[in-house]
Amino acid sequence: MIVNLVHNGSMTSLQTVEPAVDDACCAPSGQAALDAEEAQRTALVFKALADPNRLRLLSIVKATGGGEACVCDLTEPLDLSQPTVSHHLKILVDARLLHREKRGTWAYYSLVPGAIERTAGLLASL
Amino acid sequence: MIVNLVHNGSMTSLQTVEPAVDDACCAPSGQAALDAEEAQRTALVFKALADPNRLRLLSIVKATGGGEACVCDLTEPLDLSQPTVSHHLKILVDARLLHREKRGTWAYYSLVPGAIERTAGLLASL
DNA sequence: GGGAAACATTGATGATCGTCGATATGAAGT
DNA sequence: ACTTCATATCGACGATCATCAATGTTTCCC
Repeated sequence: MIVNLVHNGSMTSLQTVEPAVDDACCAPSGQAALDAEEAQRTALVFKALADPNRLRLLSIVKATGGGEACVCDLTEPLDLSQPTVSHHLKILVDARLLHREKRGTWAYYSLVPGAIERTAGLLASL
Repeated sequence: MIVNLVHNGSMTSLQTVEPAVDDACCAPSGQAALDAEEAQRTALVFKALADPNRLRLLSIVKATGGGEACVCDLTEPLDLSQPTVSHHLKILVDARLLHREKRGTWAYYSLVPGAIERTAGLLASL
């Protein structure tokens, strides 16, 4: 009834988890399974999205007229301290989801054009 | 030269971070900014994707012939212990990305149909 | 120059996460 | 019944994370 397939399990353990935040420009092909390096890079983007406050930051920036928002506009609606908001914004910038432009004393954050679509592409090419 | 806008910052601190894994069926509208609850639910999915080994699990399951794979098939290519792989798979199932079906001694995992597309939709409707 | 405002950085702390070995569960075969 | 195999669960440990208060930095204005 049930075909008896050959199965073996291995239990070794080793892992090199170095940050490795290279600037990779080209999207991977997306046919074979991800190798460890690709998975590491892709996970960095989703790690940036894996926090409710960061999602709200993206959402607020996107919904803001002109597509720009400064830190003080983002601190109040999230009910977080200013250093925490700055910290989250830095993570989003490092993930190439937000762009930071400093004009005078203010820092204006805006969505990186095509960043959302590119991230959706990462999902599709899993 | 620079218009002097009115800006104020608040530094209060409070937060209710309860799991709240309700079964929400309908996608949010996606015009106004996310409220705290929506952001919490959405972050759960991205949290599941925020690990390189889980991304590789999804990728391998997707690339496997028949769209099904059992734990012992996934343990070896990831170079992780069996309990760790089971733990990651549980997280992916809880996020409604993978489906688990137990047949005999084996547990077969497969992609939830439309889960990837629905997750991409979450991005688009930020 | 001096003060004020906006933001970033530092250091610390409690919480969550990824991983493992050991163990439990459950189904199949002798 | 007993063993074996595939998988899940438990408990623990080190690493990472989110958050804050305090402080540093830079820019603007008087």
